[in-house]
Amino acid sequence: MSDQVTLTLPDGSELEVQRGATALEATERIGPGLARAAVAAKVNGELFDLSRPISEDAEFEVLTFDSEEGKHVYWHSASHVMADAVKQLYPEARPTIGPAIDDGFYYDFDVPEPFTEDDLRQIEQKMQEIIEAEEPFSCERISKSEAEELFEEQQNRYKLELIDEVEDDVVSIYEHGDFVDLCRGPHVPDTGRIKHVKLLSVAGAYWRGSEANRMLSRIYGTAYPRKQQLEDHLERIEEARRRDHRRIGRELDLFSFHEEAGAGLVYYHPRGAMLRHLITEFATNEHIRRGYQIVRTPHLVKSNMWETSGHAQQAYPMYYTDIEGQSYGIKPMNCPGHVLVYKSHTRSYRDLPIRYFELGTVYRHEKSGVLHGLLRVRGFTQDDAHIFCRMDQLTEEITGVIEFADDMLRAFGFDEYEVFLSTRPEKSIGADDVWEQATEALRGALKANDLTWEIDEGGGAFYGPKIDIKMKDALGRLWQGPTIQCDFNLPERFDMTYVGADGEEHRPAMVHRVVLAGIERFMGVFIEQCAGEFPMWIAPVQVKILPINDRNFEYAETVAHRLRCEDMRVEVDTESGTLGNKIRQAELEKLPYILVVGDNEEEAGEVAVRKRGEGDLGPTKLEAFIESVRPETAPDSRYCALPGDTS
RNA sequence: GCCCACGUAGCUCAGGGGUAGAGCGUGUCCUUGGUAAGGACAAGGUCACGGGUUCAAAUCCCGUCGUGGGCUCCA
Repeated sequence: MSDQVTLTLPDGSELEVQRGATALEATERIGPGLARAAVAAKVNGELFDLSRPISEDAEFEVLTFDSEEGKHVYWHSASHVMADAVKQLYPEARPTIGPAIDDGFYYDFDVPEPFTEDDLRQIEQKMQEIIEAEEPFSCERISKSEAEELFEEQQNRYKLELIDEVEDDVVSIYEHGDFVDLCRGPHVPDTGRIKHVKLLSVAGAYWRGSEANRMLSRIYGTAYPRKQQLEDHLERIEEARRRDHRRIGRELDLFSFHEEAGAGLVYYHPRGAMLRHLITEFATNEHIRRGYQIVRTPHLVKSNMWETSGHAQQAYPMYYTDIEGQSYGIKPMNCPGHVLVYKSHTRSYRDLPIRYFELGTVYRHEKSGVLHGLLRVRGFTQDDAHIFCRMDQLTEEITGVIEFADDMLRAFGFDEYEVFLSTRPEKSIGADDVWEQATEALRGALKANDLTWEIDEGGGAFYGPKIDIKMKDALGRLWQGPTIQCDFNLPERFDMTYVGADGEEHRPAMVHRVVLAGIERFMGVFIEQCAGEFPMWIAPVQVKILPINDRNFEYAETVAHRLRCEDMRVEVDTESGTLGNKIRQAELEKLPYILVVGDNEEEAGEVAVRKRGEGDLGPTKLEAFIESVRPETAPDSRYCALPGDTS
């Protein structure tokens, strides 16, 4: 056997190294700079510590912080350093799990007293000491029984539980300084590789995410090799704070919540209500153009209906009330109402598909802890529709909805979203083969639309599988947006039928779908998406007119009237004060256009245009201004065109 | 719902066992202004709500409501 092994690098070139050389030694052969930046290596696809020897020919890849995997190794190592610091400061703390996440890491501890934000600085400081000591990480593979002994000594039942679940007879442990942790690895060579650390927040988290388990204390943090990267990260957090829809909602006077009126219930102010009106008006029109029919159903429904639908049995979080001894429930969904409309006639196969649309306001008893601005509320309105169709129409109908959802999201400037196919959850109703059939129909439509998706195992609704499209908020958190749900259960439960060409009764398929989904949530994400700078076509106030002098008030009103005749949304500022201050206030409102009118403009029939983001554009004839902005006042026609629409 | 933190003027926040402060905003007056803050004066607070400790509570303790970050769940 040769004492050399051949490593194949990602660029295809080959490197001969001594058999048994470590990954770090191999990396040094490639370049000393790379060796300094390396955090771990990948050997034949397996993650390697840099200190681990290479014993055979292999594909060899060096991981640095610049790769996803490298970041994870780096952050995971940082979480070990944090756990070490915590144990030094709080010997009674029991580390549980501490993974890397998308932009940093966390570690959950079982501690007698939960951590507070004030503890973080001290832990950070201790981490700095550990980092400065440049303690090497070492890996050891030991038998499960040895590991059990080790963690029994440490009285850490969490680690024991984890060891118990490992299928191998051997587990790996990582050690740096006096800190030992059960860990799959790999890790950076030494603690000195972790350069700039910031602990960000503390939070409660259940052991293994289950309410039944003990609440642990979680610390979130992040770390970067270069100071600038950490500063950029903190700047992103700051930017997210600036874009937060709750903050913008207050600053732009869009909506409010009221302690005395109840949590999770939105009060729209004039501008917020206008924005909502514009969004729903647009959505309604787009539905009509796509062959949907508007229906409208009551908010209050006898509880029996929720038993028939299955909501009651699922302990769906509803509100109930009693009317003359009869129990009623406030609707948490619009579907049963649409079913009743369907059932009001005998339906023929020629009638299908039937697409019922409703801006349906629903109420759900969300747990208080999950409420979050407009993104998670208790009362909200959906652009809800139910499609009743024949089985042979199902895939085409779903395909149409996916196209519709894509068009609508793009019209509002959402170019990126994530698609999930959610399968049967534990708490669910219906036969297995029906679930399978429905899941296949959804999968087929995703393929037809050439989309890539992830499987969300067990994420379906209780009555059927679904396609979920999730949108990101300013903090990168995903929120349920458009969703398309197949349902063969409600038609069964409500005994829905249509008469087929054969003269026999058949069961229609049913598709639940929302496009904007919760209008409140959609507004919230949209506000964050555009940072409160609404595009001209949807801006609640499009133009603000600032008269320079009291003398110009009348002219300002004339201009406003002319713009209103063009269906533009206009305000006139009649406050006193300097022009500079009026402009500042108007700029803070993030309006698309500000028109300044003084004596010069009045005499010439002009307006001095100030455009958001561009500043002063100088005076122009009023009619010329109207012509120039007209194209902006309509939604982007690229996304509103129907198939075959050439206008 | 659970864990932690927070709740002081419309907003952002300081203060803190001896009965309240700033800036911005608001009102009035002066100023009539040319592209991101003109000036003066004034109003505005049961310090979230309820209980307790104390001679004395906005401040300490408990509970409730609300908010925030998470967990869990969902549009």
